[in-house]
Amino acid sequence: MAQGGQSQGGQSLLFLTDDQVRKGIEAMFFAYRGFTADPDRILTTKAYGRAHHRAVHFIHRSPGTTVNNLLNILGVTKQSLNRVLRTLIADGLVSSTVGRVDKRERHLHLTDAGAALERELSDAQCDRMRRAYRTAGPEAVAGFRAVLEAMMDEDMRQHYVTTKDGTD
Amino acid sequence: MAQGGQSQGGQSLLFLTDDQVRKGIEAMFFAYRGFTADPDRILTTKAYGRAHHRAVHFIHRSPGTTVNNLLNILGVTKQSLNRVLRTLIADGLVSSTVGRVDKRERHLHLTDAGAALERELSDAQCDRMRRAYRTAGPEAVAGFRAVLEAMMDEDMRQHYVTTKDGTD
DNA sequence: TTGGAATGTCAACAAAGCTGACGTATTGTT
DNA sequence: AACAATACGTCAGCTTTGTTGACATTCCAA
Repeated sequence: MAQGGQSQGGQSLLFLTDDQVRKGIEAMFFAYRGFTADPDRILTTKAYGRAHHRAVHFIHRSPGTTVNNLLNILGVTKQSLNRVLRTLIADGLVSSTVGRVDKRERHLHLTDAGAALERELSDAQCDRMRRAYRTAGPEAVAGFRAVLEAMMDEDMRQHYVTTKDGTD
Repeated sequence: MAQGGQSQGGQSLLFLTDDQVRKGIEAMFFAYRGFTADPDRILTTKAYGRAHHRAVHFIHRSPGTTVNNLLNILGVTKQSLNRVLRTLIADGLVSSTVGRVDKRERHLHLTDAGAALERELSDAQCDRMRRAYRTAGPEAVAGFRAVLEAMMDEDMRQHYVTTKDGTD
């Protein structure tokens, strides 16, 4: 993705005023609000929160993931995650199965109901993302992804890149 | 910015698989964590939180702004904002002065100490943003901003565009 | 068999959001 | 002048989601 990003006479834009960079900061702030707005609306009708969304999302992405793995990705304490996971399991959206090779581990999967919720949430979020992509245009999308990726902490970039499909 | 975004043969990238869009969603999630990480670290050493950062940021951006205006920008209740503002005023980082034309309004300004904190926080955040910009390249920056802007809610885009300098 | 890793749970707490109610000063309208 | 609306502050109580710290259980591995 945008392998040649560094090459084209960077000096012009590499010198950015503080105000321009600050504008980028506000863009992140306002955009993130929009980014979470649609799922949040859905979640409140079901007495769930953003934390539940995150758990459901990453269990969907990596079926069979362990609690510890999820902990590292989400960057919260096990107590905090456990509270969320407990309600999701109790409500039959997530299944927790003891590991076969290592029986201390619990492997997490979405049930059919959980997958349905995941789809509902990600549909809403993907819709907005797609609209933004369409408005901004294909070139912008590559740039968007490149900047976001460069903004992550190193260890998170690892989780981000390591996905099941090597699509990009 | 990127006025011609729609024009260049969009079909190729406008058709994005769900997995590609989901990747963008995760990019937002991980990047936002990085985005707030540095200020958060500083804030905890001073017994403040992200909410204080936001208030300080927007008071810096719009000196003399009223409480109501800040309320609309931040999208929280006045009780929530007031709690934050109270501590900032008590700690001498923000000044609140009765309006001259409308005495019901309070105009908010950063004190010298408040401006110092703002600079410390925004320096850290701008550093990361600049590094990301440099890594991704100038073309990417325009795309980044275009997508973020398109992702905002309409009313927030208004606040975003309306800044003192019309730099872009 | 003993130490450490993975998991879970209890308790207590903090940050930051929310609702609802109420008070006060000021302003605008009738 | 009376009244309604606005801007702000505050009290009380609740929720979500994060945090520590302590402790038990289970199980792998040295």
